[in-house]
Amino acid sequence: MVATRAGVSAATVSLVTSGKTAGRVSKENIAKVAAAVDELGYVVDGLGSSLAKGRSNIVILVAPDVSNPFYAKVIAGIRDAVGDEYQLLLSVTEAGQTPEPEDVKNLLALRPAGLLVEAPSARFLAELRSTGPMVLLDTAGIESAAPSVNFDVASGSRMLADHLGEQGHRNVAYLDSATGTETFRVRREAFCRHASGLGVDVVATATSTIDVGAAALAFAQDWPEWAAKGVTAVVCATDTHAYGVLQEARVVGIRVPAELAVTGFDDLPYSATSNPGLTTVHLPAMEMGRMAGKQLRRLMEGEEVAVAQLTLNGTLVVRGSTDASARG
Amino acid sequence: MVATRAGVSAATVSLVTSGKTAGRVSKENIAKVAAAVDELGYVVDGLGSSLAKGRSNIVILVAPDVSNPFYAKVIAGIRDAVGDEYQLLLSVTEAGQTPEPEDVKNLLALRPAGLLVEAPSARFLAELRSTGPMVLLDTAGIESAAPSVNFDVASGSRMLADHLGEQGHRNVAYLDSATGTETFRVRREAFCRHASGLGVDVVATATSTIDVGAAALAFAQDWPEWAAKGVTAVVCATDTHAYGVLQEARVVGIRVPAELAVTGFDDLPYSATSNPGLTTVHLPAMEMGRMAGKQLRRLMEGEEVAVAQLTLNGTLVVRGSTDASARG
DNA sequence: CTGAAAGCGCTTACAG
DNA sequence: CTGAAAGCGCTTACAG
Repeated sequence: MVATRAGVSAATVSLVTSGKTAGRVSKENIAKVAAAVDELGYVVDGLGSSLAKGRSNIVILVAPDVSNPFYAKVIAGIRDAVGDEYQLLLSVTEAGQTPEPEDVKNLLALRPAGLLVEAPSARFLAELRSTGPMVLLDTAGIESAAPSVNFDVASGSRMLADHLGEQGHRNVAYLDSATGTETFRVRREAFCRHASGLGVDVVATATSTIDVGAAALAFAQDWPEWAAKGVTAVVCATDTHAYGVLQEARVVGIRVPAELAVTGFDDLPYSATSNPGLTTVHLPAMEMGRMAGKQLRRLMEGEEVAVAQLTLNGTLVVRGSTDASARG
Repeated sequence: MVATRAGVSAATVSLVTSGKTAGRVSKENIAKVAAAVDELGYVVDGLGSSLAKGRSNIVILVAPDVSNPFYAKVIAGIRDAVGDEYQLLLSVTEAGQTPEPEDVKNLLALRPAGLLVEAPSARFLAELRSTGPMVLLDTAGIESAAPSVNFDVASGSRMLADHLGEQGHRNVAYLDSATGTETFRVRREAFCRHASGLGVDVVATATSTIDVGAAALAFAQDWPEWAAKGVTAVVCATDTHAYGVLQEARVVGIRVPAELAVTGFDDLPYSATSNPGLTTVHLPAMEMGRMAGKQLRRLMEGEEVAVAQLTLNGTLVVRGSTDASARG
């Protein structure tokens, strides 16, 4: 330990660097150590420190697909809540994949102070022998004993169905996400069930990956059939899908919302400024990150969480893409 | 060490788990250890292991803004090249911020096997006392002794200028990025210099953050003035800016490319499917990640890199947004 | 208030 | 081929 030379003692340095000097180290020594640390540009070695303490100060977020503006907000919320005594690091799985147990096994060897897992698969939860503080995000439709923070996407879907029903739609199409994530299954099923109770029928379904181009293509292929079935609205699993529909509609000359209403889900930034603006379910991403971070923090500090399963509600944001007054 | 009990020895286990059994451990013992490891679900503790070896097996990528489809590709390339004996982890700075020395200081305490830094600031490079393998990505305009992989964005800008000149444009506007990243300065300056040599003048400039809505707004505000100056093309610092222009043009009823040509930079996935398709400079993101990963790998294995400064060329992709045949 | 000592979980020469 | 031993850089009771 380099700083030892410059100062006086050995263990004392540790006390100083970890800020545990309260009534244990003289002012003189604190000053000496501080000076030495400065001169030598010393930084506590995380490895040795962590090994001695039994765990590191890193918090790992395992996320499926960071290249989504949605996650950027979640991450911002997490960082906010976790604080800087922990080091937040991301482990990104292959694009579109949900995290698998193998991915986490190696991560666990790092002895993280805490683990945050976004959109885990059912298999993941079954196999993972959790070792330490962990909170799950976005586990829609999967039950688990681990603390989690979720969106109530089902209620969002119902609000969408209500809105469409009020606007007079009777036959709608559903453009689903091709990734098998649970949240999308829940979104669709909740919508279909609630809608049918209102006399709004989902008469056709298509799927595409979460990509504007792919969604546009899927819509282009199915639109003739949908039109023949009297479809007047397309409900999309995500805003991204909706952008594809909006784009293709413009190309083909379908007027939105006059001929066709379009809805999204997520409320990405672009949805407020697109033309027309997109009616969608706003999901409080940053808030989700913040809550997950808070829960984890509590766990890392050895406390219990008051409520293990947290649910955040979405809100319906009505914009131009479903404006009934524009309809013939 | 738990596995000891189940097997026979202590150090032997280490030999087995690290695969250094070549002529050093009997087959019987290898089998015994393997069995014990299986039964106990043992995983080598990364902390102890790293401390003993002097460094960890984690590779940290410090990136400014992961919520950009562009980075997803870079990351995929890196993962590809770095291989799975290393653990790739991301450290994300606040949105739009370039990495600062403080961010990395804490990261360094983790004793990473290697460090990848995307779009570092000049201050960053000046202050960082590099401790170990490191390669820089996207350092456009900044000189540094550290190995780096860059795009030759200047040549991309020149190709754009050539293209616009050939199409007969004489007065163009430039929509720049508000973030002060070097690459944007280089893009703009290279464009302006080369264009003026061709008789193409940049008669107006605006800036906005890298956001479709913000870009649309900036364009909306300045368009009347630009139109008055006879602007027939808008050159955007990124594809995202161009999307904003495309969107606003549609709202206001400006025909692209008939009345106004629009160009981007980066070639994000959406640019191929937008309407009209966006003329832009394709930057090989995945390739950049792959090269950076390879360079770092060499460094981590104690070898020298053959060439320290690597540069990748962009290519001009001409699409509908600059189709001169549509002009009056 | 302070230092000597043990120990965190591994790996790596080093004898046998 | 195999085990005992030292050591990686820290932290934390424990005597003084």
